[in-house]
Amino acid sequence: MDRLDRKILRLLQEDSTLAVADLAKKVGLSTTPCWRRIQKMEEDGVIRKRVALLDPVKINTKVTVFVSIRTNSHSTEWLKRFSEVIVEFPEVVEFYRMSGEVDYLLRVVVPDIGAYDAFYKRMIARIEIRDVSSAFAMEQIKYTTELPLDYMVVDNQKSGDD
Amino acid sequence: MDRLDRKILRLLQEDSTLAVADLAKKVGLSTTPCWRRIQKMEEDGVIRKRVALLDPVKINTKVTVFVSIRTNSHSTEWLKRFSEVIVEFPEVVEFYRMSGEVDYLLRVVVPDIGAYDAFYKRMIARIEIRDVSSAFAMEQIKYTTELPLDYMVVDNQKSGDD
DNA sequence: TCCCCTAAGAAATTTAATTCCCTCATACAC
DNA sequence: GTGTATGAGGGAATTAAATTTCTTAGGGGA
Repeated sequence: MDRLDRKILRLLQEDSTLAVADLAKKVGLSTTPCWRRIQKMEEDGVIRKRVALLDPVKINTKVTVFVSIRTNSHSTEWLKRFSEVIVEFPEVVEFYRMSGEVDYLLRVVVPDIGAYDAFYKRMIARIEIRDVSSAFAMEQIKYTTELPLDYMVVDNQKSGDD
Repeated sequence: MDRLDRKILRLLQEDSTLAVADLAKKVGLSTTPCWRRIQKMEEDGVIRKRVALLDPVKINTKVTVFVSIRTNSHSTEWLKRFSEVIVEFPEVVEFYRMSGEVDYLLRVVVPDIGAYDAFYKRMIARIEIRDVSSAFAMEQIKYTTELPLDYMVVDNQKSGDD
């Protein structure tokens, strides 16, 4: 992967509807080699997938809640089941195992506080958890699916900084 | 918006490379009306954009850090500048204003702990913050851009449950 | 020097998106 | 009841884009 690939990724992270020909023009290639680079990055799994992003307000999921979960160092079995249960809630859009105080952190999206309460009840009905604490986001100031490409490892045969 | 639109959104949230003809078959329409529904939802902003999602490991940003920030109830000016500074870091992929103990929460992606430290130094060099605490994610168990469509408001003339 | 390998590009071909035009059903006015 | 406007669906033609094929140029290594 070189700086051209990086340029391509930068553009596709922003807008994947760009025609290959336009993309090629922007990165300074003709369509064929540009197309082949994209194919290769898809095969290699650098490009995982292409998706449509929806407007949370229009879809009625404008409220984000961060849920911090502490457990009593349960069995491996419990942990497995816990993950399985949590993952299948569509409201849980992110789910991390953490170091430090909190054991797990969830990002949950719902229409309003009431819906969050309903979600919370459904969750604790399905699995026993020692300690849960919820923090509400008042405003989403930034949300992007674009990963920084500055750390990417590139061939620097003919270096460049795009 | 009705259940057909919802079905379309469900599919496009998963994979936006689906050909309109295939999509149409799956939702039980022919291509023309299906295409028109997609156009309309793009115009209406329900579909915000289409993007490529990259593999964080291959891009060398596998570490997620949640950064909790407390401020001393600063001036509006300070808050404005704070947001502007934070937003422009490409490592900050999410940024929320919170209720409760913590004032702001960031999700930051970097290659490793060392890179996080470098990011942290760059951040505090650019803006004064009272209290910062960092929590590292050991594992990303779930991450999806798919919003739950169950809360969407739909015309239920001819009801259905897809 | 010659050959091989890799990447680029032009042109042809295939496939998919988009438009055009027609039909049907519902609703509302007269 | 009849006429008509409106909105949604579908088939076929058209346009645009993706994909393939074939050809060319550069850069080592034998």
